[in-house]
Amino acid sequence: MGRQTNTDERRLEIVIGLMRVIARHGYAGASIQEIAKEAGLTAGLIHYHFESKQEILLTLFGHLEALVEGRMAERLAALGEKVSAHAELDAMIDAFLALDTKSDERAVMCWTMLSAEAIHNPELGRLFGDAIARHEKRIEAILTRATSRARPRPAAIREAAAAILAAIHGSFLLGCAAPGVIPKGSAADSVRRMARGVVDGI
Amino acid sequence: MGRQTNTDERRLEIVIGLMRVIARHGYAGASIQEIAKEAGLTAGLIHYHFESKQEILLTLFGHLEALVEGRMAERLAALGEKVSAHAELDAMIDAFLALDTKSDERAVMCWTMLSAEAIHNPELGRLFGDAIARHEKRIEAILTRATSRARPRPAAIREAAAAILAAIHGSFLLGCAAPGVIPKGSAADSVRRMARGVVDGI
Amino acid sequence: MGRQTNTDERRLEIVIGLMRVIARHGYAGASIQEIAKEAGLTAGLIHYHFESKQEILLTLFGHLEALVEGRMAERLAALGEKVSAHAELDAMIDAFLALDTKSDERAVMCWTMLSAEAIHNPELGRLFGDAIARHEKRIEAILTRATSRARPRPAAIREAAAAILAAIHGSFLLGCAAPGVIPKGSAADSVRRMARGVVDGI
Amino acid sequence: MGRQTNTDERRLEIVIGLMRVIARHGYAGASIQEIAKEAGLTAGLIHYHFESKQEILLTLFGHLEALVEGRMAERLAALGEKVSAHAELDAMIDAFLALDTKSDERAVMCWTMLSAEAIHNPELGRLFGDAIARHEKRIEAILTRATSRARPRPAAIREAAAAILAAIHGSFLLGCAAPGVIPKGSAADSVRRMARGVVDGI
DNA sequence: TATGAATGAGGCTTCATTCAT
DNA sequence: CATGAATGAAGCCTCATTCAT
Repeated sequence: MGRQTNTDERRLEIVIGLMRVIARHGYAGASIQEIAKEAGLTAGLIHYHFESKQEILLTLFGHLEALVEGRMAERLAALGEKVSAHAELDAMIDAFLALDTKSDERAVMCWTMLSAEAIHNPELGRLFGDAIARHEKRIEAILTRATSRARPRPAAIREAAAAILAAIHGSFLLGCAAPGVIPKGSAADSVRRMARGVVDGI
Repeated sequence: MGRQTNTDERRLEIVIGLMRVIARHGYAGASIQEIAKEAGLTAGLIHYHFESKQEILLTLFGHLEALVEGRMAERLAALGEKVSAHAELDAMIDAFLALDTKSDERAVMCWTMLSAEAIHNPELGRLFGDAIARHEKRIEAILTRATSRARPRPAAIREAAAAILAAIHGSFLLGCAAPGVIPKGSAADSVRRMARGVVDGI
Repeated sequence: MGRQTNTDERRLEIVIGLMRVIARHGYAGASIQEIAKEAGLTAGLIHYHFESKQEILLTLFGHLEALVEGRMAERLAALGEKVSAHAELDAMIDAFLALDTKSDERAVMCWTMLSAEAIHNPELGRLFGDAIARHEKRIEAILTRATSRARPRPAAIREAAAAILAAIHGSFLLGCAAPGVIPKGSAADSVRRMARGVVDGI
Repeated sequence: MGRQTNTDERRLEIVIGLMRVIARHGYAGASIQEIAKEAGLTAGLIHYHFESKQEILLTLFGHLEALVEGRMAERLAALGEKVSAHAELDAMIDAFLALDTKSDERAVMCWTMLSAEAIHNPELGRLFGDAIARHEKRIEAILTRATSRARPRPAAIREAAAAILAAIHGSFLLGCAAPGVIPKGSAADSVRRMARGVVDGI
C-alpha cells in the first residue's frame, strides 16, 4: 500500500516551529534553518512539505486565526442561549484578551508580528484584512443588538466596532512591545469598560 | 581651509530615506542599498554618516518621537490656559490620531513598523518602552484630573491610561494593516468616545 | 535514505585551500573567495562547513601542530630506546628544521604567518602559546637530561630551552622572509651546533 | 616666501601613528582612518603626504632599520678600539635584544609584524632582505675575526651568522607571540651563549 | 520521505583612495 | 596644507532554495 503520508503532522510541526522562532526572533530572524532546528527537522525537508517560506507564513496565520475562532466559539458556547448583547461583547473581548498560558502568550506575539508583516506582504495582508473584517462584522452585529437606539447610524456602529478592535489589537501590540508599561494579559477589563463607553455613545 | 560639514543634512536625508523605504517595504526590506538609492546617495556614504543600520533606525525613532511630541505640544498650546481635563485628553488623542498629510501617514506606518521591530530589538525596545511610559504618565495625569472621584484607585488610573494608549496604537496598526476595514485617520472620534467611557469607569 | 556526510573531506580541502592561499598571499590576503577558488568550491559552501573564517584558521593551526607532532614522534621513534639526550635534542631540532618537500615548505610558511597572526588574534594566540609552551617543556626535559651538572639552575634550563626554540622559529621566519640570505631548510645543522653551545653553558 | 612645508614632521607623525596602530592591531588592522586618528590627523591628509599606504609601510621600515643601526653604532662606540671579536659579537646581540623601554618593545613588535608582512609584500620583502643581508655580513665579519681556525670554511661562517640572526629574530617573534613562554627582553644572555657555541663550532 | 550538500544572490560593513572646498 | 565627503570595490557572512543520494 505504499508508505503512508505524514505530511499533515510534519506541516504542523513546521508551522509550530515557525511560531516559536518568530516569538523569539521575529519573522525577519526566522530563517528556514532556524525553523528546521526548532522543529527537529532539516532545512531540505521543510521545502519538501512547503513550497516556500511564504507558504509556511500563510499557514501559520491560518492556525492563529483558527485558534482565535476556537476561543471565541468556546466563550460564546459557555454563555448559553438568550444572552444579553453586553455579555456577548464581553465574552468576545475575553476570547481575545484573557490569555492564560505560555502558549497563548506566544500566539499573541506571533499575531502581532504577523499584523506588522501584513502591512508589506500583500498575500498575508489580504488574509489579515479578511480576518479583521470578519471580526469587525461580528462586533457590529453585537453592537447593533446592544444599542438602545432604534435606528443607530450605520457609520457609528462601524466606527465603534473598529475602535473596539483597535483597542484589542493595540493591547496585543503594547503588551509585546512595551511589557513594562502595559502588562500582558491585564487588558481585558479596561477594554471591556472602554467598549461599554463606546456602546453608550452610539 | 577645510570644508564645512554637511553631516546633519545628510543624516536627515538618510533617516528620511529609511522612513520612505520602510513605508514601502518594511524594515526587513530596507536594505542599505535601497535607503541609499532613496536618498540619492551611495551605500558607502551611508556608513560614513552612520555607524550602522541600527543607528539609523534609532535615529529615525527619535525623529518620530519628536514629531509626536511636537504635535502634542501644538495641540495643547492651542487650547490655552485653564482647560478642562476632558478637553486636554481629546487634544492628546487628536495629536496622535488626526492625521492629515501624506507625510503623517508615512510617519504612522513607520511608527507601527518600529513598534513591531521593538519587540525583538532590545535597544529599540528600550527607547520604545520609554516613550510609551512617558505617554502613559501624561495620560495618567490627565485622567487623575478628569475623574470625579476623590480618591481614584491608582491601578484603575494606570489601566485606563494603558487602555487609551492601546486604542491609539491599535488604530495605527489596523489603519496600516487592514486599511479597508479601519480607514486611516478616522479613528480619533471613536477613541475619544472610548476614552470618555473609560474615564467614567475609574 | 538520506545522504552520507562529506564534511570531513570538505573541511580538509578547505583548510588546505587556506594553507595554499596563505602561502601565496598571506592571511590578510586570504579571502573566502580565494580559498573557495583554490579548493574548487563556492564561497557559500565554505560557510556551510565552517562557522567563520576564524574557525578555518584555528583548524589549520591544529593541522600544522599535528604535523609537527607527527614528525617529532617519527624521529624519536627512529632513535629507539636508551638514546642519549644529545641525540634526542638533535632529533627534535631535525623534526622542526629538516624540511624536504614542497609541502613542508608550505607548512613552514604557514606556521610563520600564523605565528605573526597570533600576536593580534587572541584565540589563535592562546593556541599558539600553548603549543610553544608544550615544545618548551619537552626541550627542558631533554636539557635536564643533557646537562652534566648535578643541580642545574631551573631558570638556566628554561632560558636555554627558550633560546633553542627561538633559533628554530627564527630560522623559519628568516627562511621565509629573507630566503636569499637564510636558505630554507639549511638551518638544522647550525641550530644543532648552537644548541650544543647552550647545553654546555647551563 | 610662501608658507613653509611641514611635510617632514607630518610624515614622521604618520609613520609613528602606523607603528602604534600596528603594535595594537597588526598591519591588516591598521586602516588609514585608524592611523589618522592615532596621529591626530585626518585620513585625507595622510594621502597628501604619502602616495599610498604602502609608502607609509616602507617608510616605517626605514625608520625601524635606522633605529637598529643607531643602537648598534651606539654599542660598538661604547666598546672603544681594539675590542675582541667576542665582545663585539655580544655588543651586536645586545643591540638587538636588550630592550629597555616601552618604545623599544613597540619597535620589536612592529619589526616582527613587518618581517611576516615582508613574506608577501615584494617591495617590503626586498628592503627586508637587504637589511638582513647587511646584518648577516656584519656578523660574518665578526665571526671571521672570532674563529681560531686559520682558514674557516666560508659556508660554515655564513651558516653560523645565519643561525645567530635566526636566534635573534626568533626571540623577537616568540617574545611577541608567546610572551608567557618566552619573556620579552630576557633573551640576550641565552643568545650570547648560543652564539659562543656556534663560534666554537666553526 | 528525508538528508545534507551546494548554489548564488544579496546584506552589512570596511577601506584605500580621490576630490571639492 | 588641511578638512571632510564621497566613491566603489571588496570582504565576510546569511539564506531561501534546489538537488543528488
